[in-house]
Amino acid sequence: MSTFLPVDEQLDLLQKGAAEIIRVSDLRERLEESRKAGRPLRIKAGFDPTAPDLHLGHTVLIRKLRHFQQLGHTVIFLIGDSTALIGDPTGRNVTRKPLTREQINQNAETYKAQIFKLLDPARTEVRYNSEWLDKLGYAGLINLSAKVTLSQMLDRKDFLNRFQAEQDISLHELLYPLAQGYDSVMLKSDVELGGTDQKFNLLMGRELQRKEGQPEQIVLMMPILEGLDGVQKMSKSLNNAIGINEPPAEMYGKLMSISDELMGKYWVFLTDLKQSEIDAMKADIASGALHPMDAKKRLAFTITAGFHGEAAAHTAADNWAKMFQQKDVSEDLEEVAVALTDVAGPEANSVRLHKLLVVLGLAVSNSEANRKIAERAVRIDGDVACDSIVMLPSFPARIVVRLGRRARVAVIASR
RNA sequence: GCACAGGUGGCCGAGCGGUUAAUGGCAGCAGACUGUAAAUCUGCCGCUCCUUGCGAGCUACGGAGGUUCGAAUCCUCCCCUGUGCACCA
Repeated sequence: MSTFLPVDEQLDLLQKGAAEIIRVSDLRERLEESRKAGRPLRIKAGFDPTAPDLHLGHTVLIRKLRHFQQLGHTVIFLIGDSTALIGDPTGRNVTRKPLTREQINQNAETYKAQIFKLLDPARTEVRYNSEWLDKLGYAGLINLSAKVTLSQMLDRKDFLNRFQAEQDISLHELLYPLAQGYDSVMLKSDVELGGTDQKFNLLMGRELQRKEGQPEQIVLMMPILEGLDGVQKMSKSLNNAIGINEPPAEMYGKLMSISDELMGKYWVFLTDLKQSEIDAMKADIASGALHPMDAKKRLAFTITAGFHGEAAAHTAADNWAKMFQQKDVSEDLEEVAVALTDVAGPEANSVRLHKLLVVLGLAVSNSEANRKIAERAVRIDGDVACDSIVMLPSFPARIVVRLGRRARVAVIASR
């Protein structure tokens, strides 16, 4: 009597949102074997410990891992501490600078702390590829690289492009796919997950496993999630990312700022809703039965609650509604204690607003603050400020300063 | 090492002796509009100061010098990047 769900039900969940599976028929077969033998599949996903802060884009893949986990399979969270020394050449056409060992270790720890917000630690095997790669040695490396030819390597588009454009390809970069493939051999993985940009590396695992006489892993690729702009991939450096450690209000607000079109994708990739439920919701929006904004609120709430709990998500939602829909000010704005001497104006009870904006973190420089005041973008206690000198009625003063979508409470003590 | 082409504001990219804090595009910020948005339109988009004026000062075009009344723009040296050559020749 197997503890695993029927294969069709498993496939239903596993295929949701997947960009490509090589191959679905193999996956079905493997799941059937697993169910028959009562053996959980080994699901591998590798991560470069290069980005210490995970954002929602990373969670697309992690959620898929979770799906496997929920179905009873074993997730292997592989930290590429050795491959990080190479720097994956995927994506940008430049050689990446390697990290130091200390940075890698530190990043790996932060990584683990973050993934367990989504994954069940008890059913996750955390491994480091230094475990076998560091032992490989010169002879092992020669042996490994003998298994693949240069023209196979040049099948990979970004290598080929660089080669044809007569740009540098350092030899060590060619080792990256090999190392990743070798990881699969050592882990005897049944399935490897990755982004679509990882296709070549993922397939290398199959290649090497076949040469080792192992069953080839199934490759499941997830799409690359677009960031808040809806165009470019979500990335911290492009400033269009939502970090999973961001405070609830921030997370909720950012989610509410995405386009309607993007909302559909976020539902698919960032929530556990079934595809059929998402389709039903889309139909309701199209027919007018459901307002897109309500759908978006639900999305923002669901995701925020997933990381911060329902109570925090409710608070974030209430404050957001106050702030943007009723143009009011939310109750628990961040309060900042301000020393009068830092913002003192010409008279005893006056304050220079541009300096205050900088102290509150609403503007980066005095010049910018001044411009914003001139643009009539600054509100004090709800009224547009048109003068850079603000008179305070009494001390200690408590004023709500707002610039655009951000607001703070300034608490200015006397003297 | 030699030759050629380059290094301009967060990025791309004009300017090649003087109204140049530096055209334009992207990104960013704000305002209007909306359903919070997106799209669109408008404004802003080096820093500091206050008397907030179409104000004053400072800093900026790889680095250091120089020429000049005046340089991102010309000269010298240096640093860096890209490409070619450096075997057949």
